[in-house]
Amino acid sequence: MAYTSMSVSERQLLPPAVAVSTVAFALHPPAHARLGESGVEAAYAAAAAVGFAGAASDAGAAAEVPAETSARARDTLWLPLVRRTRAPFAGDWALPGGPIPFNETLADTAVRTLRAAVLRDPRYLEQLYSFGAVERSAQAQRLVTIAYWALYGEQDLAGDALTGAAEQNIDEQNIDEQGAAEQDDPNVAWFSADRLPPLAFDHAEIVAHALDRLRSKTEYSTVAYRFLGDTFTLAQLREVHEAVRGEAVDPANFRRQALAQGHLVDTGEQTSGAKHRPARLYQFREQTTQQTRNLT
Amino acid sequence: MAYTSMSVSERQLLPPAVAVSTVAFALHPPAHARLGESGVEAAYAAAAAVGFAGAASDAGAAAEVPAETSARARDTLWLPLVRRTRAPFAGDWALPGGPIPFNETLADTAVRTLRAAVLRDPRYLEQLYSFGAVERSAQAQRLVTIAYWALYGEQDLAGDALTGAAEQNIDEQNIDEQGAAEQDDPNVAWFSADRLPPLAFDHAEIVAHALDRLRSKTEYSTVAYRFLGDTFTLAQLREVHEAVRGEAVDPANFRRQALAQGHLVDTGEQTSGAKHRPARLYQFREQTTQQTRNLT
DNA sequence: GCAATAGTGTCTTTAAGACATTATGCC
DNA sequence: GGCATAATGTCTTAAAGACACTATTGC
Repeated sequence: MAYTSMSVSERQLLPPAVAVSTVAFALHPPAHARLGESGVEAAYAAAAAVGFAGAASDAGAAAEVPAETSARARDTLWLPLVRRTRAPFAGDWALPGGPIPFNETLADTAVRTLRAAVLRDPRYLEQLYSFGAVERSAQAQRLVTIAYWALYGEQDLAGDALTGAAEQNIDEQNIDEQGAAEQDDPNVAWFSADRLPPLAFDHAEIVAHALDRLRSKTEYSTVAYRFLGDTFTLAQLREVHEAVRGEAVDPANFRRQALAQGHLVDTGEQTSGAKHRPARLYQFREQTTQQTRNLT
Repeated sequence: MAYTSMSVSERQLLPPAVAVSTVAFALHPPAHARLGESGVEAAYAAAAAVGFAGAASDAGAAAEVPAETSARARDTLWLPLVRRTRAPFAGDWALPGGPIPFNETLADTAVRTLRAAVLRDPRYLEQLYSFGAVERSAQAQRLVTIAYWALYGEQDLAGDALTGAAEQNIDEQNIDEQGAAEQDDPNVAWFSADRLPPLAFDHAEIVAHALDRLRSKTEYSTVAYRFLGDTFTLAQLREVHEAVRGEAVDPANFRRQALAQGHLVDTGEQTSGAKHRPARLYQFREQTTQQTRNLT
């Protein structure tokens, strides 16, 4: 900011700078989004470490995501990263974020910086943890980072990107141009959570922390529904849980447990066109007796 | 700090100040500690709200705690508060804490400020949440508070208080003097978690948050053992859970579940002197397969 | 009919909760 | 012996997991 003329010792006497960083998850990257590459060998190693078999099918590819997302891309989580242009860690990928202005809440800063990187508003936002180690950014002013994690739903990423602050309704003809503009920023890309590049600061630790939180929160809360649209099949909901948990889930038992929660409403409609028995479409209904937990 | 000559608008342009506040729980206050009073009527109301029957037996009393803690004092949690001497909220009770120096980690600051108030080191410390609302302290420089929660065990509070930084071994003759000195600070007192006075800032919210975290964490982690000494009976361990959960627990079922965790080692020794069958003394043993959770 | 997935039913195992029963030290 | 609590045993119920089986569409 304005402390460029200060010496290191002068900066150390200042109060620490406070910044927000956000780990934003989605089932798959938005259409026309730039996909990050992290190297094939690193990809295979990471996939093996997480326990995915053959998950590195398109590792290293920088191509566009097909409009109709394949089933293969479903069983992993994606998150947006921003390439740093300044020291420290210049050139490395980092979580979206930035310093908090004096008149913005922490959550507001998280949403604003996320919107600037992803051009879309997240569907869910929750504070994760605060990191304030003394040696976080050596030689510079001390930095305290408050980490958030966020979640994008299918409907958030399927459509057009935001241009202005309040721009939301763009007609079909402009989508390709928006997509092109979105893709033109080389410093923002989406990565599979299984194949992340080396991250700046301790952002790798933050991502791991966010993944833990997402996994445990999926077990007892209703966050998983936010990955999906208004209506969905039980198979889609199960695929979300499989992507988050990283393992296959028995369809029969999952159905029984999902329906027992009481959050699902049968819309009476069905899917069609698939080459098998059609599936019922459900809606998510918030339950009246909502209990929250507080664990870590 | 050094910004006393600045105007309000000048302070708003500064990076926010970062402070740490800690909620420290104990089964009962230390010997010779000053006990806070919060008014009898408020005490009865609070006890009823939490669901304790007849828990307000010594509400409003400012007497010393008896050396042999009564069973009655066991079924509630206690926490230390510090009275503010400066604006804002001058005269109100607040959580121990303070700003973070440039060369101290967040956890170090929490421990140091806690030691300054309680004169003892906590047995457990965990980050809770960060509060950074814009209007937290109006008219002043913006304040971001990183809340921690801590836990004192019986052996931490039973003995003598610390005087210097590394002072730990004080012989018996000095205990009374230490206790008197400890009691002489009128701006530090211990309160029952059920009968708290009005707190400064949003510290009441932070305490509620910490209680939630403590309750859920006792369900699946091993924090509860830290309230107790090296050896303890299953009845003592059950009383900890009852104090945290605020309700009675079936002794038979609790025994079965506690032993099934595999954390308890039978020392072969027994209690004696009570007017009933003696109880076995157990030790806590850290398990090799230690799993952590990450929920909120 | 066949392939593929949607959806249902059943069995086993585990764990929690309620509660009866026995054990033991102190008076 | 009587009291109070420690410690054990038993029964019921709920829920998870494994897995067989039926249903329905497109080809």
